[in-house]
Amino acid sequence: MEYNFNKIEKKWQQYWKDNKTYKVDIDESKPKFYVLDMFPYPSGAGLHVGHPLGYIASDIYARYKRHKGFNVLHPMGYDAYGLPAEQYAIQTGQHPEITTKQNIARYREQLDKIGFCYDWDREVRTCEPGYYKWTQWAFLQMFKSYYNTALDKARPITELEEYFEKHGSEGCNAHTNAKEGFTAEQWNAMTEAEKSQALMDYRIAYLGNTMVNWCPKLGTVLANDEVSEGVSLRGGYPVEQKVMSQWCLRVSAYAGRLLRDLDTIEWSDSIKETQKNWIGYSEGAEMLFPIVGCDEQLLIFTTRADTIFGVTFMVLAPESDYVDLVVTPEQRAAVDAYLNEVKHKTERERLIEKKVSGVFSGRYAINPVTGKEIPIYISDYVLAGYGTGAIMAVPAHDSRDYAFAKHFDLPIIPLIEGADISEESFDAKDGIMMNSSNERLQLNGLQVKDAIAKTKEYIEEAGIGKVKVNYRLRDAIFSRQRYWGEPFPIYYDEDGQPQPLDESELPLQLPEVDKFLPTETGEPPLGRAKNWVASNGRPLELNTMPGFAGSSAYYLRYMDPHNNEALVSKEADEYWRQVDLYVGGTEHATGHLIYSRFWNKFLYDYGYVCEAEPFRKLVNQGMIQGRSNFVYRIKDTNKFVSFNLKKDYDVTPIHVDIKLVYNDVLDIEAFKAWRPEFADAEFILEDGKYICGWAVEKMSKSMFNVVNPDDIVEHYGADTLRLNEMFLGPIEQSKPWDTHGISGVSKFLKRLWGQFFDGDTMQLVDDKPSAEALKSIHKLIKKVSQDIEVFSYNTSVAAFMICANELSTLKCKSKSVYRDFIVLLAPFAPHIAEELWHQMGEQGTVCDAKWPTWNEDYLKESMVKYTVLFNGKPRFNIEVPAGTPNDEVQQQALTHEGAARWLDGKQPKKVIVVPNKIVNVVV
RNA sequence: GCUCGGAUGGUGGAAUCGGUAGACACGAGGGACUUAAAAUCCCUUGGCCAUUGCGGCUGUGUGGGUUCAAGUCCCACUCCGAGUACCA
Repeated sequence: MEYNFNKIEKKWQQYWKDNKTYKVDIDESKPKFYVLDMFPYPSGAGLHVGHPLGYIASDIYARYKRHKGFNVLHPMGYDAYGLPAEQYAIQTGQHPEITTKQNIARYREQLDKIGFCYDWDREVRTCEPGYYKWTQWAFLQMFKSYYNTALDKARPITELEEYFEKHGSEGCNAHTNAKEGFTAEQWNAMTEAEKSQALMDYRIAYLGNTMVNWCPKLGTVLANDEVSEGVSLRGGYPVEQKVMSQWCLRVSAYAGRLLRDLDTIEWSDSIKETQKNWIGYSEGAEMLFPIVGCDEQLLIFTTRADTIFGVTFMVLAPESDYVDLVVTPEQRAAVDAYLNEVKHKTERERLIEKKVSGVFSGRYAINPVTGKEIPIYISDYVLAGYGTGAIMAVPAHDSRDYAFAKHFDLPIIPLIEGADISEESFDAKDGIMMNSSNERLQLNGLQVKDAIAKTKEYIEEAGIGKVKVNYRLRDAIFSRQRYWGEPFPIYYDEDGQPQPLDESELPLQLPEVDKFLPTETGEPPLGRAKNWVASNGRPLELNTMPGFAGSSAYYLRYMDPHNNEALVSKEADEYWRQVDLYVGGTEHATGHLIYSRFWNKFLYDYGYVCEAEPFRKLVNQGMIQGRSNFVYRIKDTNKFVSFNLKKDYDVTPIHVDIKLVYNDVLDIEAFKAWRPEFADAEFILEDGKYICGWAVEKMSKSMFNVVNPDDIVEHYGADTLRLNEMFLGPIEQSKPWDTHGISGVSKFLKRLWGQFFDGDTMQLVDDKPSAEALKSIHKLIKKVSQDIEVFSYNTSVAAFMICANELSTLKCKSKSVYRDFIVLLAPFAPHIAEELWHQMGEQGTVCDAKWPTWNEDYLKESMVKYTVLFNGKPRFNIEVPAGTPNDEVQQQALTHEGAARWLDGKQPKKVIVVPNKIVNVVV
C-alpha cells in the first residue's frame, strides 16, 4: 500500500472536525495547560511558509501535553483590526469588514490543511462586537480608575474624589501628570467641568495634551513602538512630533511592576533585556536650582549628582514649560527664532543632522551647592518627555554637554583625577573625585559611586532635592484617527467634557460611513457617521482605539469566549489562570507584550483575573527568510551565464521566480515562458545545466521567493511540512526556508509507512520485541520526551529517523514497539500517526493515547566501551562489563596488549578514569 | 555609543556535568536495479598524507590562558545578527 498523504490527511482532518476531537472544556479532574500562539493579522497575502513555524511548534507541545494527561487549551483567532484593510478600503471603497472576512476565510483554509489541534469553537475576532464589547469595557474601567502609588495598584477614581474633597491633592499618592496641585478648598470650589478636567490628570485612561508621533501620510498618530528611526513601521512614512489631545493609557504608572515581575516569568533573556531597556529604569536625584530674579526654581533630574561641582550651565528642552518663565525680553526674539526652527524639523531630521544647536535664554540659575551663577540655555538635545525636561550640564563628564560647551565656548571643569578631557568628555562612572569640595559638601578623594551616594544624602538633608527613580517608559497613546478600530465608549457632555457610556450600552458598535477618509474639516472618519451620538443625544468620541487594544486581553477571552456577562467568568479564569506557553515572534517585545502585561495587571488589581502575569513562559520562534534565486545576464545582451562561469563576464543579477528553479538548477523552458523578454534568451551552461545563484532575503513577492504552505502540503503532505519546518534548526533561530532538505523528511515518512506493510497487509504482529528493539525504542522515548520539554524539536526529528532505521535493520515487527513509536510521532506528524494507529487496530484517536515512559533498564549497556588515552591521545578501546569498578578498569587498560607500546617501559605518572567513557594514562 | 546574542564541513545543523568533534539531513562522488529515466537501495564524503596494512598529522572566527583533557571555562581581539539610542 502506498503512502497516500493527500487522502490520509483529508480523511483525518475531516474526522477531527466532525468529532470535535480538539474541543476542550473545564475539567476539574485534570490539570490544565494553556498553549497559545500570537494570533495573526489576516493580511491579503495569506499565510506563507514562515507563519506556521511557531504554530507547528506550539501544536506539538499542545499535543504532547494532552498525551501526558493535561486538559489542554489551544485556541486560535484573528487580530482583525489593522491598517492594511483600511488602506485597501480607502483605495477601493471596499468595506474593511468584507476584506477582513475574506482574508480570515483564506487563513482558516490554509491553517486547516496543516492539521492543527485548535479548538475552533473558541475562535475570537477582535473586530466583532461580542469581542470588542470587552475591549471597551476594560477601557471604561481604566477611565474610572487612578493609580495609587502607596498601594501600588489601580483604585476607583471615586476614592480619589473623596480624598480631594477632604485634603486636596497633597499626599494623595496618585500617579499623575498634573503640573500643579490644589487644596481641598480649591477643589470644592471647582465647577463640575473643572473637576472633570482636573481628574483627567489622574485617570488611568485619560485625555491628555501630549507630544505625539503624527504621521501625515497615514493621517493618524502612532505609538512609540509603531515608529522606528523616525518613520512609521507600517508603510515607512515620515513621522512628525506634534502636540495633540489624545487618549492615553497610564502605562508608566506600572513601570516598576512591569520591570520587577520580569523576574517571575520564563522568557528568553533577550526579550527580557529588550523590555528592560524599553522600561528604562534609572536611579538618580531631582534637584532644585534657584533662578536669578525669579521666584520659581528649576527642577532637574540627574543620575550623576556627584558632578554638581562641575555644572557650568543649564539646558531646557525647547518644549519645556520653563522656557517662557526664564526667557528675558532681550533674548525673546532669538529664542522664538530657535523654537520655530526646531518645531519645523521632524525627529528624523534632528537625528540625521546631529548638529549642536541651542540658544541662550538670557537668564542665570544658581548652583545650590557652590552658589555660583550659571547661564540657562535652550537646546533640542534635551528631551521634554524624559525626566523634567531640564538638565544640569556637566561638560567634563557628559559627551553631549561637552559638545555643547565646546560649541558655545562654555567652561569645562574636570572632576575626576587623571581624566583627560582635552579632546572628549570622560563619561565613565569610575575614578576618584577632585575639584568637588567646599564648606557644605566634601567629595574630593571619594570614588564616584560613593560620591553619588553622599551627594544624594546631602541634597535631601539640605532640602534642595530628593532621590528619584525615573523610567523611560511613556504612557501609551491610545487614539487613532482611523475608521477600522474599536469606537471609544465615550461621549462629550454640554461642557465638552468626556463622559463614560453606561456599561449597559456596550458594545458601542462601529457605525457605517460613506468614505473611509477624514472629513473635510479634518475630523477622523467617524465624523462622517450619521447619528453618531449616545442614547442621551450627546456626540460620541470620533477617534478609534489602536491595534494593540484588541490584542491586549484576547488570551483571557479564549478562556470563556461566548460569555456575554463578563470578559471571563471567575470559574474559567480560576481554572485556566494564565497562558502556560506563549509562542510568537520577537517583534512584539516592546508593543503587544508590554501592553498585554499592563492590561493584565490592571485587571489583576481589581481581581478580575487571578494572575499578575499573562504569559508564564514565552518562546520566540525565529523568522523564516526567503531564499531567492538569481540568473546572471551579460550586460547589454539577452544571454545568461551559469553561476560558476559568471566571473568571466560583466553580468547583472536578476531575481528569478524560485518556482522555475529546482535545487538551484534553472528550468530553462519554464524561464523562457516566464516573461516575454526572456523568450529568446540564450544560455551559457555548465555541465549542460544552468546553475542559479542564491541569497537569503526577506520573503516577499517582489523577490519571487515566497513559498506557500499550500504548495508544500500539496506536494509532500502536511506531515512532511511539519517535520521539515521543525527539522530546519532550533526554533528560536531565524533561518532561510530550505526546500532542499524536505526530500529527506519525505523519504523518512515513506520508509516508515513501508515498515508497517507487506504489500497491502499489515505485517506487524503481537511479538515479544528483542532487547535491541526495546533499547532502540526506549532510547527514542527518552530522547523525544526530553527534547519536547526544551523545544529541541530538530534533534527529535533526527532521533525518529535513527530509530526507524534501527528497527528496520533489526527487522522488528513487534506491534508494541511501533505503537510507542507512533504515539511519539503523533504530535509531530498527526495524520500519518492517526492512520497507522487505526491500521494497527487501536481504539480511539491517537491523540488520546498515553505518552510512553522509558525504562532505564532497557537502555543499560551490558558491556561498556572505554577509550584509552595516553597523554590525552586516544590509542585503543577496551570493553568491560557494565559496573566494573574504576580501579579494575584501570588495571585492564594498563595490561591490555596495546598498552605496552604507549607506555614504552615507563610507569604511568597518573591515571584518570572517567566512568563509562575514558581512561587517560599520563606517562 | 550602550545592552544582549552568535561564529562548528560544500549547506542546514548535532555534541547533557569540560571527556576527545561533525549526529541527522541535504548536496556531491561511486555502485546496484533499469533499454533508459524517475523512484528505490548500497558504499564514500572536514582537510592533508598514506591507502595490498586496518594508520599518521591537522582541524570548531583570531591570539593567549586554566586543565591529564576545551567547540564547551577565563582574558583580549575580529566579524556578524538583534534591541535601543541625544534617556541626563
